[in-house]
Amino acid sequence: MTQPKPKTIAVWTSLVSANRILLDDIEDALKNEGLPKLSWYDALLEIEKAGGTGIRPYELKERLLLPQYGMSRLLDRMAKAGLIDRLDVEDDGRGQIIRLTQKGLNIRKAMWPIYAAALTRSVEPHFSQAEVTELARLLKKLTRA
Amino acid sequence: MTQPKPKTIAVWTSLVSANRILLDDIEDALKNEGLPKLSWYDALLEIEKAGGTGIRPYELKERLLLPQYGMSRLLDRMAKAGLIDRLDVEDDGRGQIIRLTQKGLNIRKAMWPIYAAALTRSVEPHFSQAEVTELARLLKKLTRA
DNA sequence: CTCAAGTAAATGCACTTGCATCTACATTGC
DNA sequence: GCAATGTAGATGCAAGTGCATTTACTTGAG
Repeated sequence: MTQPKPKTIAVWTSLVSANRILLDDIEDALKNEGLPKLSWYDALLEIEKAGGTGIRPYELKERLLLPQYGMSRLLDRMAKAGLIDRLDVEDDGRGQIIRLTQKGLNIRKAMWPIYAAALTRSVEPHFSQAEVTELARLLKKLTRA
Repeated sequence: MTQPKPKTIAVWTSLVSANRILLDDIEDALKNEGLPKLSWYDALLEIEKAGGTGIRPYELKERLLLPQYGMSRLLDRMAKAGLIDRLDVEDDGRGQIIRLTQKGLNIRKAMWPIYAAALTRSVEPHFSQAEVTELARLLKKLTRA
């Protein structure tokens, strides 16, 4: 059997903890401001990037790494909240195109300062500039299969 | 407003991705073997560490960073699955003591090789020994407020 | 002792997620 | 054209989670 090295375990446990701590901090900050959850931010931003052309749910789910049913329901809730429009596609009767509404854009923009501030205070105090760079480099290596 | 540096954002986004990728890989491996989820592993291991003395739910929830109701329900499910015993406490009528059953221990032990193998193959190929050490060091810094 | 305040754990309810399946349309091969 | 297969997205149901509150006990002040 392939036993992991102790350092490998240390990487994993601290990765999980770090993720939980930062995530909780950011989510708390957003909740305190009465803003949507972070997962909405990611979706809103991705839809915003797609611009006037919009984006199809199946593309969105791939970028956000969500399961198909999860994407479908997230879009339901965001549509109900008036943050997106769902439009029919010209040449594919099965599909739809998602576009950000003005309200969606406003919410996305309102979330950013809260998100950014939480992120900054959770990360920057711990590191020198060189360390942040190195950490980003090493973490990125983990994200490729 | 406190704008995060670009590298800070890079740390966060790659942290989230790395966490998701490894977590999904480990969870898939466990599911393929018909074993419980990773969150059960953590709880089982913590209870195992407490040994014959057992451990109180309120202590467990602090170590696992779970909300009180989450802990309560996780213990419900693990008890229903026969992996733990819940015993009354001598000197505190409100409380209970959690102890691992033999079955709980067996399951925890059965999970480890699967967990370990997934972890190893998701982490070690990407790094030199020096890099793993450095990554562990840097990540640990993020876990302290 | 007694009452107020505190702590351990459970729980009702609404919402979210996972899984499997379903519906609707599109594409391919004959 | 039209069956068979494929793909986009929705959905019923069971299980899990979050929030607020409740229940049961303990502790501490007077």
